[in-house]
Amino acid sequence: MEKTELKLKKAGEVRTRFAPSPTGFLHIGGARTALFNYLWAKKQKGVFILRIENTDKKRSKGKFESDIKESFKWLGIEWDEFYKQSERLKIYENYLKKLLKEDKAYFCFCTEEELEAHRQYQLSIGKPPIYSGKCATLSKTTIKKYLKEEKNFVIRFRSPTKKIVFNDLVRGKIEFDTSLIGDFVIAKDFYWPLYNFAATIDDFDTKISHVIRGEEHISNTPKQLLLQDALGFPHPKYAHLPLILAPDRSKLSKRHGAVSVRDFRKAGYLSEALINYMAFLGWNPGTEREIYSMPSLIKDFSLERVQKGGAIFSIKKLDWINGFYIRQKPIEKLTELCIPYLIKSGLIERIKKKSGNPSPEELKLFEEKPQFKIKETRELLKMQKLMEIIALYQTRIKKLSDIVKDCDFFFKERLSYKKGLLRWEKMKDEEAYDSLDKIEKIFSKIEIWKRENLQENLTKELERVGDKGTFLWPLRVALTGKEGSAGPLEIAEVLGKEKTLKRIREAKKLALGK
RNA sequence: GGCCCCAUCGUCUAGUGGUUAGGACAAGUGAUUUUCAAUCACUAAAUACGGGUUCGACUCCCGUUGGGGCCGCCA
Repeated sequence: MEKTELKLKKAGEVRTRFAPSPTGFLHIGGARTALFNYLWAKKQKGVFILRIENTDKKRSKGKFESDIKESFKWLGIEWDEFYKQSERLKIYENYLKKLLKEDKAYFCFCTEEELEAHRQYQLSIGKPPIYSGKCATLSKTTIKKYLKEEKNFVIRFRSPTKKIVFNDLVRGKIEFDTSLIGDFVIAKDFYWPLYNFAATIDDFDTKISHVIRGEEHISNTPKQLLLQDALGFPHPKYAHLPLILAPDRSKLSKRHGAVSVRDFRKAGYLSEALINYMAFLGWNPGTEREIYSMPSLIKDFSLERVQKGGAIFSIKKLDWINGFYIRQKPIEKLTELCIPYLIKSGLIERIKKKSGNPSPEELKLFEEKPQFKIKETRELLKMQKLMEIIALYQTRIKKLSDIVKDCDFFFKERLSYKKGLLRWEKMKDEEAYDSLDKIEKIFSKIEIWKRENLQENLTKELERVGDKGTFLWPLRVALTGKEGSAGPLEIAEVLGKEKTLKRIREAKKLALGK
């Protein structure tokens, strides 16, 4: 322990990086990789770097870079330093020239067709497709000639043949034979470096101490190790994370539905829940504790406890964790989080503050900001009322978006449901009508519209009948139009006397109708 | 096909030679309840297979099988 600390101090701080290429929205797998990098760095008071790998100009898009940044901000993963490969082209060029000069890299003028044919041939005879080395021994004059003719070229790394062994922090010893790698391409041009090359240089240049990345990069590691040796760079430590798998055990991808952070955000998952869940895909603290906030993750995270095998992404468990965090939220906060969903679904709208000089009444109205309007009925809706509604469903929703389908009846003028729904168990329509009629009579007389009061007044009837469902079920359906909901008296209280009675009357009509 | 990696309940996992193989999600049952949730209690559910090593293997070794990743002038 002491020894490790000493070493770290001597070698400088822990510096990790997440290096996505902006060719798509931030994937949940990428987010988890970033999270592990972040946790590992922060645990040791180190530095976490975000590096945008956009050397592929065709596939890289600005909107994806924005998405990556936005997603991180939402998740609470903050980067300390930021780099963009497109802004570092000069650096790569210098190293490229250095390798060329030292004959550790060479120009290759083979055409893609040529290469493809060779690849196919090798595959057909069951050999790994590696470069033939055709241009490895081109004479200087030939190269000069080709260059002058402006022949298309790429730059290949002269890959030495040797056994490579590295110690993976998650998997232990991993061995490779570089004769199976061949002379790989490191740049398409002086100002167009390719992944392995650019990444190696950036990792060195930004003093990355730990490369923590997905398992799919294991086979890139020997190439980067070779490059580091050729350039005289020290080797960073490596940790390859297990992949996140779809239920069919294949790599999780777009065809499996929601996979990007923004998808989950839109669906109403809380960032705390997503962080907590992602951390536990391939890692655990070794205790039975499962609820972890970002600070506690930073405290307890360790690479040694990272799993080796891939983990299937289970939406059910995410839902559970999300529900848990929703239940923990203060109601004001939860309401604020739900509001965008209610607005987007068209149930409510925000009242725009009038520009110019608002009248004193208008100002007063806005004292309790934010204010809303129910779209269908044009009624004003105060934040307080909205909170009362959301509170009834806090234990019932798994994701924020659920609030819409569960609470829509609060914001509707008329409900639409089947008459049969009003009947409790073996009840007949007439009996449902009678129950509703009785409730209407009782409720009409009630002055103080509080749930305790409603309860008290209804209790006598309930006791008389014995089976509470006789009254409560039809009432609940009359108010909500749904098979499942919060309790009818709580709903009635929030709905208000007028609306409650109106809905009971409508239900009565329906019960009588054919 | 070649190379590399992996393997405990359906899922996420604990376990580091001797455990009634533990927890969580999901499932089921019950309690509560008008309903749906929430909550509580309980139940069912796993060491892929075959060889070693050992007094003793889930644990160590080898093989088999299965799964995955990579084999780009993408990252």
